[in-house]
Amino acid sequence: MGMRVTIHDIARLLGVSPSTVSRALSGKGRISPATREKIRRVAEELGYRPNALARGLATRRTGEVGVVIHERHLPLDERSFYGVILEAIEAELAVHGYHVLFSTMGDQFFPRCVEERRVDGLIILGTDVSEDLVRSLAEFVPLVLVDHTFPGIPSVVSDNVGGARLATLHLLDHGHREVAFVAETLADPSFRARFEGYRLALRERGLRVRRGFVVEGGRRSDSDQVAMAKLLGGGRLPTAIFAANDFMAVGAIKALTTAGLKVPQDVAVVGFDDGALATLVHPPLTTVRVPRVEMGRAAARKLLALLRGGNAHPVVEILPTALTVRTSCGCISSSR
Amino acid sequence: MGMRVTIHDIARLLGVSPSTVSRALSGKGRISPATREKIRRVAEELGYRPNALARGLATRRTGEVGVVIHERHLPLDERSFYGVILEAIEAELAVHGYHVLFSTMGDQFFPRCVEERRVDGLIILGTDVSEDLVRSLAEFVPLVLVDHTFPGIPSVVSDNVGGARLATLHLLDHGHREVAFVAETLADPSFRARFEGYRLALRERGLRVRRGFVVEGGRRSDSDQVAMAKLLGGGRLPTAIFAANDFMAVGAIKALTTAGLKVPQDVAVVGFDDGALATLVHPPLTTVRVPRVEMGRAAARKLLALLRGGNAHPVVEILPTALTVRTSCGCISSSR
DNA sequence: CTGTTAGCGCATTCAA
DNA sequence: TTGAATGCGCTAACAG
Repeated sequence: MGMRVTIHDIARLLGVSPSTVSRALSGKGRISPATREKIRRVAEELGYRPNALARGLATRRTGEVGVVIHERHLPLDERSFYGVILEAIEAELAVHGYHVLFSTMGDQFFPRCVEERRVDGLIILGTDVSEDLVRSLAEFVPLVLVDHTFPGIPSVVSDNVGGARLATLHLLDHGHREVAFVAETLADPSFRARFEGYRLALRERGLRVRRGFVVEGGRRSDSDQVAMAKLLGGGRLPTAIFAANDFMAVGAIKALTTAGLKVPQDVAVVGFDDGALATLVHPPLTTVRVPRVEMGRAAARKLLALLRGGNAHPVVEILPTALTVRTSCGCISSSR
Repeated sequence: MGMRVTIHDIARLLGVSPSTVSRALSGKGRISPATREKIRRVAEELGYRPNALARGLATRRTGEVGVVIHERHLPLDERSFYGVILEAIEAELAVHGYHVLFSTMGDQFFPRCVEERRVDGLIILGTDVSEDLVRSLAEFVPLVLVDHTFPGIPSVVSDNVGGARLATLHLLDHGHREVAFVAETLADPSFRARFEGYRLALRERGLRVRRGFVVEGGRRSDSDQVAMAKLLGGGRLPTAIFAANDFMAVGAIKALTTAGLKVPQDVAVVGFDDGALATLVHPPLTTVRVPRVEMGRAAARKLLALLRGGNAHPVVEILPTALTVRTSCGCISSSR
């Protein structure tokens, strides 16, 4: 339909003033129940919808929240960690009447959303955001980081160190002494934290990190195979592999299988993330569960609190991780 | 920064009128090059950004496009087909200055984006949208469907029938005579089309569809295993499986492997989608490539054309699919 | 409780 | 070419 009905139309039709209609519909301000109901009924019949732009211009709030994913975490494909979080954020915000303005962070296009006042707040997923940019944006709007932190900036993360420690301890306590660590890159803060958990676990059991057992595949689509080539091409084969994420774990299983080795009999494998991949492969992956839905919801709630003028306590919210034991670690069928 | 600079500030500073500033900055209307440059320089120095709401209210265009994914295609996890398309849409729209308002279609929340005039146009991903809703929304704003069609509604799809036909012919022409079809559900139009391609191929080679060789796992997270349980529990084992998507193909490989069967030696497997999953598993999956990035880009471009007042020709854009041969079909190592 | 008035920030007539 | 006036549709402060 071309012309939309406005509060003026309703006002004229009922012989009241536009501001009365505004009060009746927005619920703000005093108004007699009788006229309110009368107005609401007519608005309903006419299919009235407030113009979001006009309302936003007057109230200085748009009802939209920017959600940003850095391009390094793209593509949003079968390997993506953030799709689920994005979805959880959208679901939670929608409940409270907010819309999601989705953006990737490759270009300078995205800060403009804030400068042009398109959004009331911002949620940024992933690392690789410059601290300067975050702090300058935070001056304009409430902002929450997910899976990343900067001092004093509200954020939601998962316990990467703790989860990695648990996973590694699980392998160690089932008799493994030669546990390799495989990641795309240690330059990523999350993977770095997972390495730290691995290191801590070894240390607790009186072991040290062996250089040849820590391999990186680099930031590339075949990172898993590059890393495994290094590991399999090296001198000694580990009895177990702890991968920094499920993608690398699945790649490890594939490489081992291709090399004629059996998982978990010859080499045990444990991953990290517990996404859909984990149950798609054979053998089903033992992995550390990262509460992605909870992270998204927590981030949305934290931002909502900020938008309401409240505080974000705690500033940094650390969600727990836990080990999901399946069969790739070998402890179920046979412990060593 | 609390208070933002407006065109009034710039006008006052330069002793010109706000409307002159508006002309200089928006590029619309006549203005002398000298004053334009002067104004632009000052605007630049002051870090001026137009208020998107005010501009939108005046021009009746928001610069935002709604992108909707139906909840049935969620979660946006490792199994998701649409994340990549969403991303491609965002990238293409960003180039042309448009932002993406992301929404899922579960509730009635999403049509409000249109009614409240938050978006200039709409892109809807996936099936399971009621034709009534689509048509009523299309009265308000330009609209493009992706992976789905309704008569007369602009849309972008891929050649599901052709791809499925190719995949099935590939198996048949390598000697297979007992080819099963495995899908989540034939209620889905895309899967239905893929089944149609399968049927056509069989027919071309003088074969008929055998009931026991067509299995559905249902809409559930373990759909792959349910379907494979039916197939493996049935009387006769096929020599090849054509799965309606990579998820089911990977599930088939897993189930076959678990049952002690070798892929492709005992049973060949071909999938559909050619997403990241295809190369993550062992053996690497032969599958039909669906040009998801191209689909997203095409949808964005089609909508942009509509927003510019042009036409969408063709109304239905069918992007080609192609068979990506890897090793799960068995034709590389050994043809029968 | 309700109507009047005055913006929100920008674009776009129409005069000058 | 530029300025003044008006409107986009809604909210909010102030009277009545």
